[in-house]
Amino acid sequence: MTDRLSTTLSALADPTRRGILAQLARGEATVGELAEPYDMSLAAVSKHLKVLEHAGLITRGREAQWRPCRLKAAPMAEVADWVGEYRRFWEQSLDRLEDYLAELQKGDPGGTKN
Amino acid sequence: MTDRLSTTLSALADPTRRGILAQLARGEATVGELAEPYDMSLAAVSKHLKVLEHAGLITRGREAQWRPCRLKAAPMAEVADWVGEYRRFWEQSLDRLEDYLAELQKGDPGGTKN
DNA sequence: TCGTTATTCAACCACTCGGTTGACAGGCAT
DNA sequence: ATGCCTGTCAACCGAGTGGTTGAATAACGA
Repeated sequence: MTDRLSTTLSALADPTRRGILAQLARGEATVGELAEPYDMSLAAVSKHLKVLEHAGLITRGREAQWRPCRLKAAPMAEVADWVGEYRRFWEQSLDRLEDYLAELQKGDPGGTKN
Repeated sequence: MTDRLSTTLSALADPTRRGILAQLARGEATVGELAEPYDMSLAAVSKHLKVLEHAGLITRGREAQWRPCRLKAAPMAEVADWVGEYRRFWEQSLDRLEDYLAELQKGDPGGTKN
């Protein structure tokens, strides 16, 4: 699992870490501030931060005894690119769903006229 | 880790599984066909397919002794939506990078004139 | 210098993951 | 019926994950 996209995706595949990113999207924060919403030890949050840092999703500075974290969304661009390759597949199925619903609205029972 | 977005992301956070999805994007395939590019047992691929199915990323039919798989990209839409929320963050940093490079090109050493 | 605050480190635990192997089951074809 | 494909299941293994606790580090405040 050494490729970067896998590292990014697995870093994102955890609700706590996504919560941390959401919090950082509202601005820089210290470890303690980031940990506050969660019912887990500071050490656990520190580990999550290490995962995010390793994935390049955050950077950590040092200000006195605090280690403020900042969001670095760059790796997400790769995720967006990758998933974008599949857009036509899900849009196509949504289209089919919409068509189906439209047929229902028009009162065409079953929509099997072809 | 019961939420759907986490399930989807962790299913995608494996290069073998992403490879399988890429193959399915080119059309329906059987387990054997999907396994062929990989240097691992059929059982291992079967497990990967179970993960993908559980994440709703594929469906499996049954035709005689074959179990053909089809891509179902719908869950990826949620990923695209989520990551899209952060677009401005990475675009902003790319902009800053571009600005910085532009400054370098213009021969403004350091770009610290403000 | 001593205590407090903020954070990390190290060891440990239960659990999950990605892989293996061997046995098994469903559906052809002879 | 027998055997051959195709695929899954079950048990196992080593490595990784997400959490805990307690000790260690670092910087400030008195």
